[in-house]
Amino acid sequence: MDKVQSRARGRRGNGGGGAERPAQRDPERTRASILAAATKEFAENGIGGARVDAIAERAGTNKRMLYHYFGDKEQLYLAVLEEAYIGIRSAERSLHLSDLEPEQGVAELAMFTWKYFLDHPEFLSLLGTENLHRARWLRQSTRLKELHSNFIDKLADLLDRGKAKGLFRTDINPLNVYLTIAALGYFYLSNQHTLTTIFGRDLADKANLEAWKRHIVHVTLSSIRR
Amino acid sequence: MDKVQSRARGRRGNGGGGAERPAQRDPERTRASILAAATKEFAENGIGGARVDAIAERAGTNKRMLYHYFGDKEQLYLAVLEEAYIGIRSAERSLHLSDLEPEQGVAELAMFTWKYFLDHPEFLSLLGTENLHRARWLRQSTRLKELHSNFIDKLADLLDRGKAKGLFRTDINPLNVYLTIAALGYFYLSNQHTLTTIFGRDLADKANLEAWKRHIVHVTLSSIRR
DNA sequence: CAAGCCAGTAACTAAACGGTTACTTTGTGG
DNA sequence: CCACAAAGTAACCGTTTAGTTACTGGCTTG
Repeated sequence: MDKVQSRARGRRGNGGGGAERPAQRDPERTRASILAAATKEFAENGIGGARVDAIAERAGTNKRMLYHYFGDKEQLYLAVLEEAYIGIRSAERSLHLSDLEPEQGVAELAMFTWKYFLDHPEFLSLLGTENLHRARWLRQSTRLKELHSNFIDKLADLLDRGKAKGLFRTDINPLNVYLTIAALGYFYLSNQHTLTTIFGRDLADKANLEAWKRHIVHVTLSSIRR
Repeated sequence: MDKVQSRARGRRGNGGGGAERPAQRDPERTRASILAAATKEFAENGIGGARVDAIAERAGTNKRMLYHYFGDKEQLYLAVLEEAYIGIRSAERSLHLSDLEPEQGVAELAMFTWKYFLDHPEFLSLLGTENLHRARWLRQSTRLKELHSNFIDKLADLLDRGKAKGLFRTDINPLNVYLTIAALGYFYLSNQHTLTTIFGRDLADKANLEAWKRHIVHVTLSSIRR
């Protein structure tokens, strides 16, 4: 029962550089760790298979806190989904397509998307889960409706520059180009387990992953070149 | 042990032409309707979200029968998965790639795959569910291991003919070509709900579906042509 | 420094769930 | 026509599940 007495610490005031104090009560940390745990649990098991108790345990906290911060299981799932989309959209912002030559820009976008999918398998799983349920929660989300991003517009500019230079076909549109890139990356990764089983070739092998990245760039570029 | 040999098939012997007997007891019919109901339920809700009671009700039978014919929920899911794979593999057999010119053959394969995916959304859902669980049940299945099909071999022949005629690049391989075709179809359809929500364009619209079919053929062919 | 609110815990509950038991009905072969 | 096996039903069972209640301990502020 002898809880350490000098917990003092103003939590966020530890800028000096000392060792981080565990901080027995830290709402932000608790909330964040619930969200992280829920992301894993929902990604691994889908919404129907995810267990509220499992999330609480993974977060190192209590089930009560989960309801305290997020209301119920569905709202928690929505928070997870929103955070996942915010993640990729903000990462996309680090791409500066307008600074690049048209072909190089398309190649960069393809490689960026591939790497993002590769590094964030939980994002792919959540997309799959959400689509299984016909975007039921995504449609509810007001936060995400605003997030559409001018991303497609930027891609359109890039493609227009390529068209003006006579490099690209004039009948291509940015949505199709993006869907092509996303499709090739998404399918390979999200379906790797059944494909590996059926075709007897380990798609997760490093050399195969690298080869598929080059394949995506090749396919995308050759489909838009004149 | 002493299985009676001449069970003397009742049941299907009503060929004479009389009105079809409702057949109060019909094991095959019951089994089939459970399988069909389970396919829907698993496709709509995933394995964790599917409810055994819901399957029994959809099948117009009793939960007991489900356990009678399939053992338990997981074995029923496996039976559903196996049937789904058998469906696409046997449909593939109706494609006679060896009779076609190389370019036409690739185009036919692409359009066939697209149409199959479009007509069998439950197959796509089951694939998604199975991959979420890292092909846990598919790997268990001994029946499906044999089903690999000489499909890839047939595609390889087609591509080789194209290479010999100087139509196709010599560095392409059949698995990549098939994955490209499948990826473009799968992603568009399985992710249509989130994509439609995010990009504000109805991907399920008939004109868009037709355009995407042409897009798949175009992308595939332009990526393999010399 | 005490009042009051907020973070956190554990034990509980009602309903839902997968699976089973005990039983009835129907068809078939001896 | 009787015996037996398979098809089918309904009520039930133990466990798991999402969600709650009642409580403790700690932080901030007037």
